[in-house]
Amino acid sequence: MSDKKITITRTALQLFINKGIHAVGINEVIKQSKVAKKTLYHHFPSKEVLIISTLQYRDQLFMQWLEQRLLTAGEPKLAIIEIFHALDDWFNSRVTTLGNFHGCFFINACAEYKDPGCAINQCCKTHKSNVQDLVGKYVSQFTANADSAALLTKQICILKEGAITTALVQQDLQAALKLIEVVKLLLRGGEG
Amino acid sequence: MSDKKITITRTALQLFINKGIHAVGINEVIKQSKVAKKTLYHHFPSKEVLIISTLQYRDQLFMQWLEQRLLTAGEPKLAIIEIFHALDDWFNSRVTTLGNFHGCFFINACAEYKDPGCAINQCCKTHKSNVQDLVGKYVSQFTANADSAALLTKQICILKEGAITTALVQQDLQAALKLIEVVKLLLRGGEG
DNA sequence: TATCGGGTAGACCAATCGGTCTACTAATAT
DNA sequence: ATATTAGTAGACCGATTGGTCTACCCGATA
Repeated sequence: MSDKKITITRTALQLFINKGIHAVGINEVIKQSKVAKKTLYHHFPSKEVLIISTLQYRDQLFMQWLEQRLLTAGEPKLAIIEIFHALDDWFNSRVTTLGNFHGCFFINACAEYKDPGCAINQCCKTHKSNVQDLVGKYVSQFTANADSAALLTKQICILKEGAITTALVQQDLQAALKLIEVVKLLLRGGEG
Repeated sequence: MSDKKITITRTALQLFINKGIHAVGINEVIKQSKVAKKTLYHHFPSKEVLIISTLQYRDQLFMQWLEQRLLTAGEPKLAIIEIFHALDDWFNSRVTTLGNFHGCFFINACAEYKDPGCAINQCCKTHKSNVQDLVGKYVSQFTANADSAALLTKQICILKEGAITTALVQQDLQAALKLIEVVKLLLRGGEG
């Protein structure tokens, strides 16, 4: 990817995250990017493609961050708990690579682009699927039965979504921490 | 409220829910409402006020529905479980008064209007607060300690948000059902 | 009978939307 | 030397945005 293309993607991502996608026009993107309109349309055929580019870029950023965080935990069960400590850092804007917390970009994008068939919506589903797969990798390490592992993975992911949404809407920045005991309960249940 | 005002509010609500708020223009609202533009601006001084009207109307609809559902459960703990059966009905579009499921209108509105100080955002917070208070009423019936009750209430609400978000983004319409065992675990934990 | 509020249809407003295009510059590759 | 590519600034396009306004209609009330 060219330098300009990355710059535009990063700037657009920041604007979309801060204000929402529909609320940000192409003119604002080029102004903030300090780039000519033709340059933007040279790299991206349409706003939709630019949006998809920002979604993919954010997906990379987020996944790399989360993968690293989970690696630091020694045991797989601790990694699951670490997810919620990581979320807590994110909510409280302590993760520089993710920027200030404005909710999950993918959830917010889904709220604006609801057609399940459209490319933007599918990008969001892909991201959530990526996260779920990562969580599943750890869960399957201590859950023999495949069905139980799938269910537990899903449950943990739903808790995660709840924390994110609550942190955004209610501005409850402690939402992730409040779930840690619930997660521990779930993990204990998984043993016996 | 005048007939026309209710009609406009209802039509706008439906459009906003289906397509998102920014994606729907005033012209589309008046066209669908079969109402003159002047009539709309006679009842609502601006689009923002119309949006707030739809939020308040939806809050009423939702709260009345949920309150009724929880009344049918005999015991308070069963009422908590009933929440997730109710959510399941909602997700699968079996609740006529709520219409087809397109996620939570308030979460989606927050995704579009992020400024915590703006009236729209505050309406969303108010709604979530209303729901939380309702849940809290039931939780406090079987949880003596006020702090424990508050925490448990919050945890249950976070689970609920997770189910809604997962149902929307991942299109997992069974999200609420997958949490029922988790809720039971939580309720059991509350006893001992 | 006169007035007035709620209603109609739709012209009109400035501003903005996503997107195209011209004209020009600078660097690179054949 | 020439052609191509990536870049600049910004005029321009038709469509749409939220919102105002004129002109008219209808029913109720004083």
